[in-house]
Amino acid sequence: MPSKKAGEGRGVPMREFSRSLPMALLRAREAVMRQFRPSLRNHGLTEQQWRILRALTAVDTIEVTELARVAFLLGPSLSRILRDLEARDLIERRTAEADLRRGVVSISPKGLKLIEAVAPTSEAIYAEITGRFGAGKLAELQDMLRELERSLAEMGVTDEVDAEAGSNYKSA
Amino acid sequence: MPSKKAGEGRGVPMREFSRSLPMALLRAREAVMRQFRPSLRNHGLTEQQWRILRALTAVDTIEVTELARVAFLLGPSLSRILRDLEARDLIERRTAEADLRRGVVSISPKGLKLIEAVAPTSEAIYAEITGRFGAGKLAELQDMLRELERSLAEMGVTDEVDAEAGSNYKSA
DNA sequence: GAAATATAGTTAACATGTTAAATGATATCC
DNA sequence: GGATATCATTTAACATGTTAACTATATTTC
Repeated sequence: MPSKKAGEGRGVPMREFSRSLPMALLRAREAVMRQFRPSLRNHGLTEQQWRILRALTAVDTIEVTELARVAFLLGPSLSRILRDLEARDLIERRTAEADLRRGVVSISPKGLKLIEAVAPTSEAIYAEITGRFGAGKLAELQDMLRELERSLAEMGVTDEVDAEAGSNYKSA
Repeated sequence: MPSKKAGEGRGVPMREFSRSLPMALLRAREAVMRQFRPSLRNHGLTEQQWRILRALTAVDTIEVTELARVAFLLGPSLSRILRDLEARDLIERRTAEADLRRGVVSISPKGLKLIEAVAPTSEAIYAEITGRFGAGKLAELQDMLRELERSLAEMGVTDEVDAEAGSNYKSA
């Protein structure tokens, strides 16, 4: 038995590419988002802008750092998007009185109107997805995803140092 | 009982933000990739470059369109990345004789050496993840993700037309 | 078999992801 | 109480995501 499903060709011992967990998660997420993107686009919103406005709808005001956490965006992305949303009058910002470093953000009336315009379609799509996949299975999937996250939270990142032989890759 | 868990504040009827499926998938995927990124980075590779080299390792040669499909990248992204990988001599390309439109790509000896250098760490991380989460649960999760994808494949995209009131968002 | 159509790939333009560095403000240390 | 470290946010630089437009080749149609 020379080949025991040992993985990819060329003798590199490795899982089959198609079975990788990151790929599976990426594909699943893309399948879901593909349903939402056209509607968001018709309202002039990207997925991330929508995430931010959604998060703002749930609160009165929120600090930038906390907003980054709940909308799951990195600081630099959030910083740019807030600049654009503010220019479109969809959000309002001020600085905290007690700590001038902190920015405080809230959704504007116009932003709220936009959310209200998008929400029905968005909810309808979500309902359709739930119906097709099954509400029970959906809840089960969400549980497993949370559990996966929890499992990896304490894992701590490996960080060995090395580099490409010849190291002719772009600066840094 | 004035509020029956009706969702976010401000009277917009909507799921809680934190329960959205796209967010759950994004968070889970990020938790996984956070484990791999430092190692890839130490070898001068981004996640997408790694995906491409991985896919190339499994075949002798492959056409660009098919590579886009298996590496799950859009054409423009793939086009740019192939340009860079070729400049770094990690891949080789030629055009198909029968159809001059088609490009044919393969991994170079240097690219293969790089894969061999990264694979051990990568496999070790994957094994650690499997161990922590549980091999059985991991397989079950992958099944559910595939099933979700399948459920949505036939859904066909809603595409109502509308726009932001005042439409002062960036051109297009 | 030349015009119309379709296909494969790239380029363009803009938004976001990602890491590092800069900026400004606050807290801490002696 | 002033140097120093820490913190919140932004800016910089480069890679990728995303849609549209473009180029070159192939195919189809009449």
